[in-house]
Amino acid sequence: MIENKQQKVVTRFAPSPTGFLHIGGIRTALYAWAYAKKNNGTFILRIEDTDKAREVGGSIDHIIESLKWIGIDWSEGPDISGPNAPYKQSERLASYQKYAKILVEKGLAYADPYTEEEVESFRKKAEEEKRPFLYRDHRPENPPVWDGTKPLRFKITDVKSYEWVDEVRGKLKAGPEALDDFILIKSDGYPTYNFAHIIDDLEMGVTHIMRADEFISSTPKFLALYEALELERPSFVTLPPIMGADGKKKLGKRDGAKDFLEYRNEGYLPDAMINFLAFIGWNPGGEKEILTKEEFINLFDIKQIHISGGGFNEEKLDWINKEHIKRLPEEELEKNIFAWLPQELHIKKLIPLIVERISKFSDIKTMVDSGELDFFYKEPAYEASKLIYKDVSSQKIKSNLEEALDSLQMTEEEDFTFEKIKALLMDIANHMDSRGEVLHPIRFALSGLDKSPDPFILADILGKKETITRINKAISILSL
RNA sequence: GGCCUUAUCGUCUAACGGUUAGGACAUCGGCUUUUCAAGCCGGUAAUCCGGGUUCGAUUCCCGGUAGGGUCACCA
Repeated sequence: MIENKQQKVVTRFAPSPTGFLHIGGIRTALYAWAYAKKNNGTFILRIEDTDKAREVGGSIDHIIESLKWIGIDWSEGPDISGPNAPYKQSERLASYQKYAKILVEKGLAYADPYTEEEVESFRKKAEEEKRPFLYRDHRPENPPVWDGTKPLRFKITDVKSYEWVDEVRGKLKAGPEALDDFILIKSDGYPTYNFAHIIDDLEMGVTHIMRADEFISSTPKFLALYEALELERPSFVTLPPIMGADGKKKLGKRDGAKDFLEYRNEGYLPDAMINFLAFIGWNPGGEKEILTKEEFINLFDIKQIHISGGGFNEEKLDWINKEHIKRLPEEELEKNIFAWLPQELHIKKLIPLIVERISKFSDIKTMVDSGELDFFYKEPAYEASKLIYKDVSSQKIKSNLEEALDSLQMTEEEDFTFEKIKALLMDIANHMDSRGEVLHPIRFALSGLDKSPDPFILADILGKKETITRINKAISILSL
């Protein structure tokens, strides 16, 4: 038989339902997904729920929601089933039993007779002696028959060093200390990760295991298991760790990693998140930094995955997001703006303003920024010092505002338009030492914001009455 | 402590033995403008240290230092 067809790529993302996903998990999912997509392969979502004590209710839905939001899709998973169902490990116990029995029959697995306390005391002792803990140092000579009430351990028969090739890191090795009689099936009947993932990946035909680097040191155990079961091993693709904000420790939930869905709530675009995450741990080499989802998939290559850990800064994320917002087609932009804007702001005049402001000026970094325009229907609270422009005296600012006010007041309601307002105010401003000493206090009096649209458009949208009210308020504040 | 592993501007990175060590974010300066912002242009800024190998090392090797991972009936 001629094997002329390359094996179809199958990748998976296999989170455990212990809470929300943070960017570390999403990044892993993203790479596995992108690799499958790029190779017209299969991407599977599998839930590793073998630790019932740590399980957090609602996690699975939350995980699915997170993945769907960023735009990662799967063709097999717990929510849609598939040819290798079920996709929750807690429902695949029969498979683990089957392979466990094979190992028992081969004499490569045995029941652990110790109590948890006894094992714990072995561990303590090893720790005190500054030695790595190895259960096999205490391996029982005549273990009892495995009846399912005791943990089942894998028996390492050949204690040796291992060498293997990682698609990212190249040649890796580990000493015999990395090899131990680890638990295959816990006393509650559920398998451990170490055992379960190997069986599942086998049965699901996974070709590339993509995961973060914390699994490097347990890889020899996996290799020993592949050998014991006479399995062909899949490709290992080790992803670099993502460091926390301090750039030192690996990012984790304990130290501030936030729920990935928070980014959605903060107004980031899913494609911007893909772009951002793509570059944490991978780089295509060019100078292009803004990528669409399709460009990312196209460019993605295991060879360019980094080996050293990367950090991230949210300032850069803001910039990436801004660039993605700028590139949004106008109708998409409007749709997004509508979704983010409070009901009160669905004013005819305002939407085009924001669209223009985004496309022309782009000071809006997230869609939430565009929603922070509630001053249009709610009078802002401002402080006198913010009304001051540079070192101009508050007396002067006050008189400038009064002059502007007079001029605006004389304008007829129907003439109160952008062009007219601009002409009036610029006329006043041009007679001053600096235009800012007129324009700045007006802009601030109308918006109460350090950054805002220009004063003319603000006045236009607010209307004559509200504009007059707000300028009066500013003047009265300056009088105090 | 054992084992594994990593190391380029403040931050994220490019470089597959020969470059004035490139880019982005941030920062600083200038320009533009209708105040702020945004935009445009420009500047400052890096190969952890010590040995080798080589005509030549950011790049290859060894040691040191510093960081990360792991040593669970967690994944």
